[in-house]
Amino acid sequence: MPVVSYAGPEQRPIATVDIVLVTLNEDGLRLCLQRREYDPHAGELALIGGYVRPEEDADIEASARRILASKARLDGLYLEQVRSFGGPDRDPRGWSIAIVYLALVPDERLAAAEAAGAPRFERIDPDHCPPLPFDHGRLIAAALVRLRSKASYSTLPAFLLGEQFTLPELKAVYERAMGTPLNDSAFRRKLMEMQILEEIDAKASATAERKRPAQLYRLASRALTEFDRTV
Amino acid sequence: MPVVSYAGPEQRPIATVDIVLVTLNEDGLRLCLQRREYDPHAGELALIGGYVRPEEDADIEASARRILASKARLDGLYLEQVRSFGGPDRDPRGWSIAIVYLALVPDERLAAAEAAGAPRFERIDPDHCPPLPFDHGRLIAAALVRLRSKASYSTLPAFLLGEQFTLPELKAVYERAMGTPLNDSAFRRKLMEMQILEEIDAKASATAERKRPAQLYRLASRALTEFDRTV
DNA sequence: TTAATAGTGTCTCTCAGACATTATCAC
DNA sequence: GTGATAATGTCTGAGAGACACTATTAA
Repeated sequence: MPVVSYAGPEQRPIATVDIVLVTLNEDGLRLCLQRREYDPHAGELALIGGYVRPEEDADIEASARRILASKARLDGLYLEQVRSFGGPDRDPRGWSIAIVYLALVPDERLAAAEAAGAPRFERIDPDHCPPLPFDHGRLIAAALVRLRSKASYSTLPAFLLGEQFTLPELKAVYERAMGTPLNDSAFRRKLMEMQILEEIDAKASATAERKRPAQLYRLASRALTEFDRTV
Repeated sequence: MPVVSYAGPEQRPIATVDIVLVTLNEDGLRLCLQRREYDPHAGELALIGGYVRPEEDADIEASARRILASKARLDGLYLEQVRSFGGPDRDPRGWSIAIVYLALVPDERLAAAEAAGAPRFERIDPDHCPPLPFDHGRLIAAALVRLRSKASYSTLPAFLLGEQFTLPELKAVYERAMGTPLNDSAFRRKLMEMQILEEIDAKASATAERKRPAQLYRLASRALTEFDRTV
């Protein structure tokens, strides 16, 4: 059998990974955007991203983790591939493919990375995001659709919190991620029945804002868990 | 601002689109695989696929539709991107990215294309699929997970049928796609309440097998519709 | 004790599954 | 009519939402 001539290197599209990094602060969900260091669009606010590097990346997720490490000094985050976009006009450098990842980072971890010298991010309200370079707007839209829908049937929102959290905190994150209020007793009932949480032998401290201290929990599994029903 | 040196063409990964083409015949869901014409793995059964061609494709879905047209003489199918896989070892030609698409084709359309001279497909039971070249096994697994889960909350299974179908036929497709039996009256109730179907002024003909003829329906929208609940 | 949040118990209403019943065809 | 499939009607049980009620802390 003949080996057919195939697309040589000069005919290959550019391949990049772009990361929709999301955090949660007291105001709600926030996109983490950086000003671009280099052209095209140097100085403009955009997603962090970079080239897939065949010489060093073991797979696409490795590219994403390398980019998170180099541009945000973050590792071990929740990370999920969303989808890929391609076309001749989305990048002035030529026909390109962007593989989009959704990454979730607890507020404190992001602040700690910045305090330790990582490049700074601007936290942008996804509902009031200015126009972005390239087609980053639609990349973000795709990632947020994934976030919102998967929030309702998985432990995904918990990855916006630190390792320990209270039930009222967890409920608030679910509401923020899903964009809809939840019933309190039903939320407790379902999470307890699903045995997703482990009780920690400690309670959150009471403050002026927090009267009765709440029980602390952690995820029973450190990996994402999907439910057969909705929270 | 400087333009940073970027990954030149010689450092770009290979980019291909691979299509998990699924049909439904009297035996159930079937993968449509072809024997490869060229090396690597010439003569072996595999997914249809091809290179992303920057010089002619407007986006990645266009690559997928071009491949479906050229390798199966099929157009207008239900087509959905699943995800992308990448790595140094999945293709002997080098570090490559495969963008996986799920495509659904009604049995009669596929048979008609083959009768009209299109390359022939083998229909493979996904539950008894032999080992495949490259990493096509995991590409198929990812596509089938998508098919099975999306079946329960969308009109996706209907794209395995022709334009007109009866409710018992539709229920059977949902059961095949989801892999679980459904309650008959609940299925009718929900589909009717969701107003997804349009009644056609005709009934299926009765046969030795089909006693009372069933009402014919078509999808109210030719596009995929997602539900807020499960069928 | 009061105020504020955390957590529990219970009622009701909705909806899905089960299944009996009716309808419509070929023979 | 008989037999088979199509379609409808009704009962029941599980679970979600609503909300009243109890618990625990700071001040």
